[in-house]
Amino acid sequence: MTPISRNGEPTYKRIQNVIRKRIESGLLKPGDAVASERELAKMHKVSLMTARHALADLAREGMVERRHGSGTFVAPPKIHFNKLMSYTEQMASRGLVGRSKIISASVRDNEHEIAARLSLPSSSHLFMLERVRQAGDEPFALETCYLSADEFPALAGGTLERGSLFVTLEHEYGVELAYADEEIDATAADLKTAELLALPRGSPLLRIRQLIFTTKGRACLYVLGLYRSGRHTLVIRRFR
Amino acid sequence: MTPISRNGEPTYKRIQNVIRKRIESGLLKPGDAVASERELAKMHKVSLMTARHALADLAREGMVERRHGSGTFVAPPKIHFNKLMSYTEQMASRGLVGRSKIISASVRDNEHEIAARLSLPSSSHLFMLERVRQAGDEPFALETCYLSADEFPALAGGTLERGSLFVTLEHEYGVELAYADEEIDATAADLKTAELLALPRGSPLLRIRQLIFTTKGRACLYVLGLYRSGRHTLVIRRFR
DNA sequence: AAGTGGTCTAGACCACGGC
DNA sequence: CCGTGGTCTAGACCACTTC
Repeated sequence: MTPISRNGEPTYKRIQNVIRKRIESGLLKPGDAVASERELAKMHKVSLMTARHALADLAREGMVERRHGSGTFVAPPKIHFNKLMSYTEQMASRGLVGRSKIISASVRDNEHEIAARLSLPSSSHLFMLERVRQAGDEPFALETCYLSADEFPALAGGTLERGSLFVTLEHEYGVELAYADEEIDATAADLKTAELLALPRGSPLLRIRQLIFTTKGRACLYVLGLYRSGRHTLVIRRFR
Repeated sequence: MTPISRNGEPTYKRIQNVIRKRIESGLLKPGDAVASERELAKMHKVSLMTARHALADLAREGMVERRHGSGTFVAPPKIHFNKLMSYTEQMASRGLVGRSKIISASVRDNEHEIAARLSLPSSSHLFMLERVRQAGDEPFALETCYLSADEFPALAGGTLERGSLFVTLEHEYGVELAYADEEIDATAADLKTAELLALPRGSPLLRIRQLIFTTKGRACLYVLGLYRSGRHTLVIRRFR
């Protein structure tokens, strides 16, 4: 038998996909037993090692759970911790619709420090977008993002009125976002921020500076977020 | 050949340990080539699959990097993101010595909300420890931690004067810490905190509430941290 | 005792990288 | 071209869980 089928997909991945579909379609629910190595080997007419490879790999990515002497079972759905999500996605994951108001959109060539963070020449044209995020009618955050105006020209045209920036980048520009490094601290609201968020000046704010990287390791987006205390808490999980 | 050596260690792990030691001792540096599957198989008189298992597993944990057609190489040292570390460990990782001052140590039985977070009966005896963390002579954080006084009796005796709480838990009590869920927001300094941190009242503080779990999934420690803005920024990495 | 996952053998062919 | 990792075979024995 040829180890790799016509389309170039390894056999063990083909087996994984069959199992994955059964789980994603709801045919197999968390806790249900998955076919054993030996069953899979017979079903797909492959050797034990190949069936094993498929299951071990699925276990590694958390889709199934293996119990020695007992079997392989569908794992409970994972809560996604520390996931990089856009505001729109965060709201959607809580069953809400994100609302935001654009405060300003402009191109600037004097943001030397931010250009440096994005590994761009000091006086690059940067597209800057300021938005107030709202929960209901209450503003709870001011987010300012910066990205290369040369690399993403159409953005300046104003396609962002209601679209997600992440979606635009990933779909219109084919940028694959991979991870973000974030610096988090507390600060006091200055006059402008206080007004935009309808707070007294000096109110404590959670400040998050986000540098977002593509899969190729290129920094492509810088976001400064100021979050109203009380209305927003960041939740993360750390491992030992 | 018996697949498992006398002490019960699988062969592939034994091979991994040999490689790991070579890397950790500095004998192999990042970028250096590691013995190939075929070389390892001959050296250790095992089959190719076993040698392969050893390398694939090491690659998975980030110790080495495999390049198809080229070889296996020592991976550059990883920066540890989102790692659960004690104050002492955090300082040590930056080459500093952590200093802290114990403000109070007592047993309380009225912390119903915190007892609930620790999955303990509402009026459990909780050992509470307040410490001011210092960088040089400047205080920058107030940390208050709570844990079951019944489960960790000797702590109340005051062994913490200069020891790390993590070390005590892990060594004296055999508790294996696994992960922490953290809620992060901003708040304003109240009178007591302001005094302890030598700040004006109302100064913005980064607030981190940490619930730390053991490997068995039991919440065993609750920590409330208040961090002076400017002196401390939290750094995390999120993945998409 | 039967069935499961965990480890292991002694080979094979393929795809890729560098010389 | 040769050596590398990636996939795969057709078995084997062991350790563990369940009955």
